[in-house]
Amino acid sequence: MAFTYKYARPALTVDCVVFGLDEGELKILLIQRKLDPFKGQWALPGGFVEMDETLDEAARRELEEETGVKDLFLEQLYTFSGVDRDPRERVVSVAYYALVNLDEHPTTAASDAEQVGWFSAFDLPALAFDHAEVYATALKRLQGKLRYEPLGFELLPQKFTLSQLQQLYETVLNQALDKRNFRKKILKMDLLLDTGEKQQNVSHRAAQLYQFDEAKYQALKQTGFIFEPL
Amino acid sequence: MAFTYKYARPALTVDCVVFGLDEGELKILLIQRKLDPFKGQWALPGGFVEMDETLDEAARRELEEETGVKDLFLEQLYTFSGVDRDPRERVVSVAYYALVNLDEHPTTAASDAEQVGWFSAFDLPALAFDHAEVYATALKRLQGKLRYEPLGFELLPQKFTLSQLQQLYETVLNQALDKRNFRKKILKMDLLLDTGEKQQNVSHRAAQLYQFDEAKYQALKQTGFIFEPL
DNA sequence: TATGTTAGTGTCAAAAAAACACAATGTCAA
DNA sequence: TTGACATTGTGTTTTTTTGACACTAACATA
Repeated sequence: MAFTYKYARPALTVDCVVFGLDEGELKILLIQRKLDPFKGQWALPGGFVEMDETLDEAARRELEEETGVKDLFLEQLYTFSGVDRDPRERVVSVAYYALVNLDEHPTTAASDAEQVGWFSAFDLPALAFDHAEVYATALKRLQGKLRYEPLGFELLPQKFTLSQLQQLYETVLNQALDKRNFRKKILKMDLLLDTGEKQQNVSHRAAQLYQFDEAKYQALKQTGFIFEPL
Repeated sequence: MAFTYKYARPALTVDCVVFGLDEGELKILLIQRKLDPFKGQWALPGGFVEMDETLDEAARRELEEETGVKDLFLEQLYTFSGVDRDPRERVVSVAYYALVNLDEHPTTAASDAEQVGWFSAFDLPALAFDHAEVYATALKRLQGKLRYEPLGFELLPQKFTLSQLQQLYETVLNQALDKRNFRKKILKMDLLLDTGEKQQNVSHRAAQLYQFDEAKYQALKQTGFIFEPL
């Protein structure tokens, strides 16, 4: 079976830049290609868009198929269309970026046995296709949005300490922040719920655990509120 | 001649939301469809992507073909992929938004004689396809970006008065601004060149004309400077 | 019980934002 | 020519926000 069209069409794919936080280090998820072109090289997970699914759906499907990761924050990033970005034929790719809490989203060996791995976001191997450019765009977007949208919580476990949150901002934005000022600003927004619980099994004073108050944020957002922790 | 592929492919199009400013009023450029579906209805200019052009190139080409407008500020907006957004077949559309100075970018009757018209951005006719959604996304993006990127100048003539600039911000953001504070902040950034010229043919005190110092802005931007007039 | 490690807290100075009103300039018409 | 009209252009004060800065509290462990 084949499909015939009057005019030529580019192939359409999705690619995903999946960010995770591991012991305070920013990582991204890559798969090792087992087919040419770029066989053996690391690449962003992704694949072809089916006729009966939206791009969002395609991105989620491919991500689960190739890496086992699901139920994550996912947002469209940009559509890449360089005419030679794929050596085989014209392929236009819609890139997504995703944020996951690494502990709660285990990667599984992909169905078709490609290798999957987390790599330090600031020390990546050479990537296939134009994926280095896609990744650079995603990192800039993440850094930009972190400043005025509460994206950071997607990378943390549901309950987290203020130090973890601060370290996340410091890592992603690559700049040191003053502890007292950071806590003051974050708490003043009144969007963190004190769970009453404390860290367990740490060999020092245990910190208070907080949760992000998503419902309250959504309500405030309607009124024009902007989340700006820095 | 026809093109055959092993797997089905969506058609790929670009659509453009072109903003212009006319006597202080925000307008957008629409074309009247002369073919089904949605024959006779107003729609965003756009069309199919060719195999040898990037999406940016396709957007510029379609825009010039359909409306005669060229040499404008153009940026990718979002890719729309609802499975039923086109009643004929599966079409994925990459939307762009553009900003033009209305005086310096005349629209011409399109090559294939569709009607072209400027419509008040806050009072549009019913649009074909999912173009109302595309437009809403573009407007939100414009309002967002206006706050931290010097987009406004793309809508004004090269030489403009501070009042025109302020009115532009007020119109697009739909909020009143204090004249003294606005001028203070804008001028403090030191990115406007005083041309030494004044308005002509106005029946009241003539205002000073300024130009945006693009080169200086680009230089500052490298150093992390952010243009934030409000 | 002493040591190590991280949590948690307040003040002051500087900078930025917001509120606010009137004189200066030029056109036009009586 | 002068008065009315329309719009430009300008400073000060108050409030809010930001940024700099250092020590004690709590808990685990040896």
